[in-house]
Amino acid sequence: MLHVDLDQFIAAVEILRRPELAGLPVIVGGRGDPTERAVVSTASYEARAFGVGSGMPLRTAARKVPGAVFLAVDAPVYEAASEQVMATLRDLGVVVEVLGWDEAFLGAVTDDPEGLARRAQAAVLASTSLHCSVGIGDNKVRAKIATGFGKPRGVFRLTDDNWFAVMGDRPTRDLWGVGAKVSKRLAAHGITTVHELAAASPDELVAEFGPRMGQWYAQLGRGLGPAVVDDSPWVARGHSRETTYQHNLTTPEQVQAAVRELAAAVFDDTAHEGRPVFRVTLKVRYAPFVTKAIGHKLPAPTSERDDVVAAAVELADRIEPGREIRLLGVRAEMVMPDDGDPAERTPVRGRL
DNA sequence: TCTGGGGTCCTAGGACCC
DNA sequence: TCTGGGGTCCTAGGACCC
Repeated sequence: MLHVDLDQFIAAVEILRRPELAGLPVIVGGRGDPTERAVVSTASYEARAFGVGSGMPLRTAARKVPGAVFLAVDAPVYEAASEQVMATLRDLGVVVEVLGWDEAFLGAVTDDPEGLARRAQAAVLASTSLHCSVGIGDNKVRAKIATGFGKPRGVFRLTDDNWFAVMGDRPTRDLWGVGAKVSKRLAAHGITTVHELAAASPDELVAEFGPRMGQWYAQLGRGLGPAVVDDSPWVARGHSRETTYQHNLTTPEQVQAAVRELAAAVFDDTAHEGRPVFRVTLKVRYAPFVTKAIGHKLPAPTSERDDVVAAAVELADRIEPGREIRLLGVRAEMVMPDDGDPAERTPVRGRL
């Protein structure tokens, strides 16, 4: 099993169409204006050397890298580049499971995984001029983590043979799926390293994190995880649109108009797939940064724009009056293609 | 350092039903 | 007379990932 991850993908795509930026600290985020409320999507390696990373406010990034080049996010261009990469990987004759714009698992039977990895890198470079790193593993967890050791432009193998030698003394935070909160909760149980997580009692983990997550973390410590590469096409469960306003919203009229606009955009995204909406959720971030979500299951799934907008507006009635609003978001969940009563199933475009 | 946008999945608690 | 035990659905919140 291989995990392919493009190196500094978004920045690399931008540099391809502006070759004069090669070698410079390039930071892509928001509308490319470091005075706005926005964060870094991707920074080039030159910018990362100054301590800039994904998720950092653009304002902060600008302070760290005085001469940085700031660029706006241009999603359609990255999507196109991504599709070319994925098509190239599929041409290798392997099973490809796409994970996002810049990542995929490859499933293959071979006695030379490093050779396959190098072929994948060469093919992607030849067809897109983009570099990638490849992790080799005996399951998804190990392949995914291995890629990090291969960056940039390298290949690394992580299996049952070297799992503890490579990962044993590392913090649990280095595991895929363990973030800041979970690593802190683990630490409260005296578990700080991968070795310690592997030795922890599954019962204790289940008591702390619940039946599924507890079991999952117990497996994770030992480097165990799923080993099936699934190439069936992605079907989104929902779509959402959210906006952080450059200036907080203060009046009910502003909020109404904003919710209508977001709901209409979300409806368009769902209509594009031809699947009815069965649930609408409104996300509200009050100033300074307190986030609430209010959701509502519709009386029946709908394909009418007015129903979706009305549901969102109705939820907006429950916004606490008098509080400044920093962000609004609307999410719509769609009926899955095989959901529900077959007699009531609506035809789905593109599905026979 | 004043903290995006688009997703997924899991958990917990209350309502409701038998 | 002081209070069952499941099961399912729904909502809110949390955590994580790219």
